[in-house]
Amino acid sequence: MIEIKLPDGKLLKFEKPTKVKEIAAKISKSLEKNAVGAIFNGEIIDLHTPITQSGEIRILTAKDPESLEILRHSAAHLLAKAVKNLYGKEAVKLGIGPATEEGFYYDFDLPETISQEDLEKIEREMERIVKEKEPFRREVISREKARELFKDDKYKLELLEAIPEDEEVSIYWLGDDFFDLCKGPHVEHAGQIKAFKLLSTAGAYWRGDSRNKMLQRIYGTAFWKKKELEEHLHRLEEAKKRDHRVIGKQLDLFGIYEEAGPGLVFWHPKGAVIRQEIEKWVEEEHRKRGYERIYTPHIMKAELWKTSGHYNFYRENMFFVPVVEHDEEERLGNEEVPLTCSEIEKAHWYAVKPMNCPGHILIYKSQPRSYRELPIRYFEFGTVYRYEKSGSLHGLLRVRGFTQDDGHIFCRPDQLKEEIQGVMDYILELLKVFKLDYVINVGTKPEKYIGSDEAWEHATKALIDALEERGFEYNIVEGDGAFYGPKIDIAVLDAIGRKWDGPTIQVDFNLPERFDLSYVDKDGQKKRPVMVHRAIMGSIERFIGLLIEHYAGLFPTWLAPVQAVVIPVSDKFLDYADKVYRKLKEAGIRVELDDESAKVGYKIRKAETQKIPYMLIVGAKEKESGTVSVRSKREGELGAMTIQEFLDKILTEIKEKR
RNA sequence: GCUGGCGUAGCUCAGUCGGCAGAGCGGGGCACUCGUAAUGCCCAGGUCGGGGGUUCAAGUCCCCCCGCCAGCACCA
Repeated sequence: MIEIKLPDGKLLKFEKPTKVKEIAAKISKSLEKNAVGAIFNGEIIDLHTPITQSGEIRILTAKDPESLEILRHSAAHLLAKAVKNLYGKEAVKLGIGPATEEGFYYDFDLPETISQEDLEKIEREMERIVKEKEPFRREVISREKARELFKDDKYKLELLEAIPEDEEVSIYWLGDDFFDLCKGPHVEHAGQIKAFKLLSTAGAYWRGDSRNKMLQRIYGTAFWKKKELEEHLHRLEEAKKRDHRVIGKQLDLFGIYEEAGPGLVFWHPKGAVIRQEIEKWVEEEHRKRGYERIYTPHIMKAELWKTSGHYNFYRENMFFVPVVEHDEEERLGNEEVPLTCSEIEKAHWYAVKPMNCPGHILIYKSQPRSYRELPIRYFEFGTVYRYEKSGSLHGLLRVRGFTQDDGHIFCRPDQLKEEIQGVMDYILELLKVFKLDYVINVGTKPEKYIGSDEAWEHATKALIDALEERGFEYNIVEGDGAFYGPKIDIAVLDAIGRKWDGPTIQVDFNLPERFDLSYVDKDGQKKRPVMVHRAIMGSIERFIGLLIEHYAGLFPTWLAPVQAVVIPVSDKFLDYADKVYRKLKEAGIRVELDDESAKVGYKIRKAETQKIPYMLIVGAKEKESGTVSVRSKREGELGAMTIQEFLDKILTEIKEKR
């Protein structure tokens, strides 16, 4: 007897394995018609998968977001079939083709390169199959048969071998001339895939391993309705307008110059204002939370990085600086090369810091520490340089030189949990001020690690407890911890939903050991402190990049590079405009005077596109009454108010970080 | 780093088959003295990413390098 529990608690009983479609039919006629799949015991299945055991079911229709996975997975198969039809069944080898959060993709291995223009051709072939309404059909087969069917398809064979012995092997047919090794789920027939679009091609390593061959990946997306597809594409277009690289240029916030090198950021005056405002605030918040401000050098001896382990583990990402006695004789006729071989041989090396921890450690170590001093919390805006792979660079979000709001807490093991909680609270307070979207990930013990299992357990528990006690949602990412300790990473979302790690809390058992850190405990014994690396924003560059996208360039007034602009309606009122300008300037407002001899409309447009929060229009009326006519970027026209009234308004806004 | 695409004025972009480098915005000047998202006219601005090659002739075709974009890999 199979007992199926429905979402409303009702129980349906079946004598033999039953397909979802039949279960839906039992519930209602309309559900039978609208059902596209189901979630059974937490797993998405399609209409024709027989249910062989008792459990809970929720029938999915096109209205349920989960049903998109079924549609998109089917669209991936449809794509694969179309590519095989067009490029030859023999020539095309299939990789994998799953549904993703935003759509689907399929990986192909074929001799020709698929170009962006080819996508239209493939789409047309897909549409042809859709018109034919070719059916999807599931077939459970034996391993032997599977090996036979896929004997010419090395990728599928590899996938087949990876299926656990106790799991059944299924293939899905699309029509009668295409099948794919697949667990499902799928729609009933291709005719249901009405709204889809192929978006882009890209390379992707087989099984995500850079040692493997790179396959050609085609990305696409699919929706149940054409309108939903159009809306999605429109949203993507809109999101692209929020791209911090685009806005950064429009608002003249920062630049990255070929002459200087990739991934090296130049903050222009307006971007520098934003950065400085944030730094001022963050610095003050650290002080309030018991951190001591420090500064450490940008280059330090290579030997130090050997002690810390970075030289071994991180060398390929580090910039090195040789210090040499120049050999003038050997240099003759060799001006092109900065150093000759023998100079390099004799050089002693410094490294540009890729991290700030060793610097902080040296300060901790500079004198004996008592248990009474702990926790010691050091903080600096530490600018680090990392030689990131060229392909990973991305505007402000992934750079080679960046500044961390970096802090290190040296504490006793019994203080660990409280310290983590303090940092966690701080991070979330900060994210709240900016109203950023984020996800919390906990990285646990990786395969290669140092430190005792007990220490790991203690630290991991401390991290998780800190989250649990505050009731935060989080994901455990098994094995994602650093080799030296577990961590909490907080990923902030960019305009198109990509996740970027920012705030982080990392427990470290390694460095205290390597640098032989100690404190004298109550009992007079030397003990090893625990170290917590933490950053509240992470990298200031990345954080501001994310803020630009988050605000689409319209920064809250406290951060706006220009907070107000005074616009005289004609040159005749320049004198009064200047008076207003001076008054605001005196009050500490970042204000500009638009003294260009142009029409009001033009000046307002200019201020609007520069996303200046307040425009103060002044003419005869205002001069007469000593007022300003206020137009707010956010709230529209606010009418006339006295200069003082406006000052009160904007100063409050700035103070409250709005 | 890998796969594919791209690189023309400060910005956004056009440039056909290899045949005299263009537009709009922005910048400068002049006129207009203006009331809530673009006033008009004039002017300046280019080593067509860099180097090499093919050709009578290269922005355009070929090769190498640099940089950028998408994705993959990486991300202490």
